[in-house]
Amino acid sequence: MRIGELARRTNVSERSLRYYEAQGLLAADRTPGGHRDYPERAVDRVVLIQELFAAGLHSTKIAQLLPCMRDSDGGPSAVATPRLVADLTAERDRIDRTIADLVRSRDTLDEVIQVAEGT
Amino acid sequence: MRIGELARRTNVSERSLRYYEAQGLLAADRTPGGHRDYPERAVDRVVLIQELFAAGLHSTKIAQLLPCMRDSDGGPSAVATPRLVADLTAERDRIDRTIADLVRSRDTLDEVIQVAEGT
DNA sequence: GTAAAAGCTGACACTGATGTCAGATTCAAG
DNA sequence: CTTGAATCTGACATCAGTGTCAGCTTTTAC
Repeated sequence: MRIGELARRTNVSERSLRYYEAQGLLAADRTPGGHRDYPERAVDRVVLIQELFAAGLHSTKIAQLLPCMRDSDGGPSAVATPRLVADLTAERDRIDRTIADLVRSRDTLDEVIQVAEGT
Repeated sequence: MRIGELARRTNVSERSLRYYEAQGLLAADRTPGGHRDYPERAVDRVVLIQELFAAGLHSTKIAQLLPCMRDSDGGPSAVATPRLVADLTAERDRIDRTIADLVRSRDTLDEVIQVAEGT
């Protein structure tokens, strides 16, 4: 599929999709004229990339991570190095802390909201 | 207390503390010479500000929110407007979604880590 | 064959909290 | 008084993903 359709289906801008390619996160075939041609799997991949971005991972880390994932059409094409595993574990722990922080913040907000509503 | 001590105690840079003041998040008395002089309460306030920043709130929203909070030394000095309550509710819901996203991301990472460790 | 729609590359702007540096002033202690 | 540490203001830089625009080329539909 073309970049426009992929953008529509994933709700991600064409700009971002090209950026993902530049960062090595998303590969695409090319038509003879040079237009990007994405496989169906690209949809899931873009969603996954967005998810990891939302989790605070940087593109470099995602680029290392993606080849180690079970892909929708087969096993991982690379094995995570111990170094990468350590990095990912650190990220996982960071995410855990972030979640805990967010829960507290949400409770703080709830308190303010309840006080205001009780007025 | 002076800005240096506040920075040390909150683990927030002096730069950021001055920024908070410029954004109307953190007030400080001044010595005759112009140096900032913070009350003890400032410590808690800075921690709270950091927490709200971590939750993704922007300084403008925090500036609106803070006066409506039960302060350590008394009741709120302002009442949340319906508009603000709506905003905060939206933020709270956004945080909820963020938490859900993070949980999924963490699980994704865990999966990769486990696959790698099982090698 | 032609025109409109879609895609391409490359460059620059933006956000928003924070880092950093320079030069001047104030504070605290001897 | 003097000196060194702390603080002041103001300006510019950074990050990293994304927005946006220009100018050109390809694709698609008629």
